[in-house]
Amino acid sequence: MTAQAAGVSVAVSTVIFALRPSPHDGRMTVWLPLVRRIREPFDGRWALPGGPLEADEDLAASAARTLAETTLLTPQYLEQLYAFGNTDRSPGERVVSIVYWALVRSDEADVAVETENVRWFDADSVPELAFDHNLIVEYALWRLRNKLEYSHIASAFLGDTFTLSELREVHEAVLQKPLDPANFRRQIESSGQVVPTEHLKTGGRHRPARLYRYNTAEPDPSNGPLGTRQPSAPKDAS
Amino acid sequence: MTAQAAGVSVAVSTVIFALRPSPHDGRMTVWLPLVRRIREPFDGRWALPGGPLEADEDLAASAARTLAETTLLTPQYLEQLYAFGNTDRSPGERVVSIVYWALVRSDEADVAVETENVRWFDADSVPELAFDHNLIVEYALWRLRNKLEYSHIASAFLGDTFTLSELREVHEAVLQKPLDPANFRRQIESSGQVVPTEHLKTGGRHRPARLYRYNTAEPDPSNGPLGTRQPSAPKDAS
DNA sequence: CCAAAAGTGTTGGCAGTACACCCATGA
DNA sequence: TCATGGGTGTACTGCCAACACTTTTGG
Repeated sequence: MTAQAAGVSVAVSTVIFALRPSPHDGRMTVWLPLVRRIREPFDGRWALPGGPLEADEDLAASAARTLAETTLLTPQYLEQLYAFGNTDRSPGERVVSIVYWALVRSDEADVAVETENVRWFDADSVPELAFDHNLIVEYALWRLRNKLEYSHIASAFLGDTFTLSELREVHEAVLQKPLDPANFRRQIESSGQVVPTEHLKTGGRHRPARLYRYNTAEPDPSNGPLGTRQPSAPKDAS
Repeated sequence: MTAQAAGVSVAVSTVIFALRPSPHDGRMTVWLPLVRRIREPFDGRWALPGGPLEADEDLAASAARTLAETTLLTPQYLEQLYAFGNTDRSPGERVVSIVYWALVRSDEADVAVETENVRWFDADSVPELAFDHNLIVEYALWRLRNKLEYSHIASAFLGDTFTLSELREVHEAVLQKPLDPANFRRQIESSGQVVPTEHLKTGGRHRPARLYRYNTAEPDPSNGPLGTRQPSAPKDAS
């Protein structure tokens, strides 16, 4: 007995976020890559990258794979967003989509490829997408902005070390509002999420800034018992 | 091309929470119903209620259906928890489980049926379950305790009207710690989540307590763009 | 009257905000 | 030297925990 639910197929899609300078004012904003559909339904429309789940592939691994296939990048952060499975979300077919959201480093995203069928869009002005993908993007953006305030994810947009100004720029770009540098500094420092290094960043026409690193000892309180353990790490004792 | 991912089947399971008095000290604690498996794998083990997803059934509808089948109750609250889909979570078969969690009224749960193959367990001392269901229960409990602090879900354990003491008892039972009645009152009242009624509850050997009702006007900020609206959930008649 | 829970008042600590101010560098 | 961002100090405000106190019922 296969217990295979008749007619229900499983797909995995991923909302991939990166920060890029806006073409207008040059300020950093949130962007995401979309792929153009090349068949029905919704032929020609933009959609989230993804595809059917392979039988021998974990959910997060599938998300990481399609992410790499579309952007040639590896995610700094990857987390499940939601499972969308309404009966009417795909015309003529029953598809349950397990959607992940990912963060990639902004400097890497700058050089990411764009082709005829892969393009980056400003997250706050995406076109009309295929399926229910507009709702999915909206929800992912909401989660990103929400989670930024109580988690450590901002560093996923940056490299190994960074100044507090760079970290603040990330917050400002995601939350779309300016933050007081003094208060931001104290907030981050007292949270224990970051740890100062010996090095400074020079080169600006101003006092050099201390470089910080992420505090790997400090636990991320965000996901509870599921932890932040990432793609293809299906192991968990206890 | 059917796009049917070969060998991947979809199931929906539900973690159902209710408050019941502890058999030891009589204090209210969190309980959940489990069903005994009657075939391999894990024959004889306790497991979460659930079953394969029907092709013409929305995810939340499937969760509500199995909930009704096992407890004869309708949920006051129902929300998706997570999709579990590791390749090794079910021996010999690839199953992706979309798991929901639900809250049912405590007074209804008191009279819920128990049979040979359906039994209620204290949520903090469940036995060793089938599949990865121990992890799922642990995660659902974490979400419940977490969400209680920034959402409106506590009232789902109660009837239409309730005293602030009753609401506080719910919080104390879920969070497993006593709360200051005075501060709890102000916190709840200032949140605008509840609204006082004209009626009082008499009968105790003490001053009567005002009955409150849930404020349906106030939005629940918990789920963002997805809202608390549950796809084709057979409730929410008010 | 007393016991017990309903409900109000008051205080102190702590976190977030606004903003003034000094420091170190490149040009 | 000046402009610019790095970094510190400080006062104000609002929320929350603690707890003393008053109110209203049943017995």
